[in-house]
Amino acid sequence: MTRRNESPPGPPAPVQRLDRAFFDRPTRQVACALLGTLLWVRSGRSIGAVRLVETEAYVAHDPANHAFRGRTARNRSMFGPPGTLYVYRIHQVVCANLVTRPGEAVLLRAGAPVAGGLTNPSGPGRLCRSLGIEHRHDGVDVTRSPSVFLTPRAGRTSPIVRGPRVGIRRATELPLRFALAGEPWVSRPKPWRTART
DNA sequence: GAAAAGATTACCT
DNA sequence: GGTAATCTTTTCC
Repeated sequence: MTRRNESPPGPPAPVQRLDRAFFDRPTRQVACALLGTLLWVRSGRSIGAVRLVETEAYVAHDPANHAFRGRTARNRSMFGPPGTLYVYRIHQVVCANLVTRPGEAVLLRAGAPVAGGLTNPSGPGRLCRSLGIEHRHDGVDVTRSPSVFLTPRAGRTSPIVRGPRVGIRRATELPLRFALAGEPWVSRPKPWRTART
């Protein structure tokens, strides 16, 4: 029997999920490529999904990045393989990121409900609460996990716009926030500019 | 061991 | 538009 690297056991999926190569790219590129994709979360017997409409990139040498000062117990998932889910707690809520290169990640800020009867996934904390993402999902590999995975864009998407990131005190001038133009579920209005992609 | 800060949200004026 | 809530992680003494 020949060894296989990439074929997990089980029935073939009707739609292929986003794989390691999708996330193993420059973080800004992944942040844009994630817009329009579907994020699925299975909790118990139910499953919910959103179409991602807003993301933020956190890159190397970025003082707003949780990994800026190196690896700690809290941010260890930031150094997992591409496609690792980094979930952290802030105030009363949790926020979810997808790791690209080591120490870099994309914060998931908002989605449009597409399955599971979700309520208000607009805003990073609400997105997690709506989908049922909890801190126990920290470190999950979304390229393999049966409970959290992503599938490609379906159909056309709106143009991408960009703007300053939200809620941070340092490096606020960097235009590392990306969204799909005109999407009603995008959180907090900000001065958007059209992005060159 | 104590204090401060935080990739937020809800509710106030 | 501004601030309190609320609690974990990080940092400092």
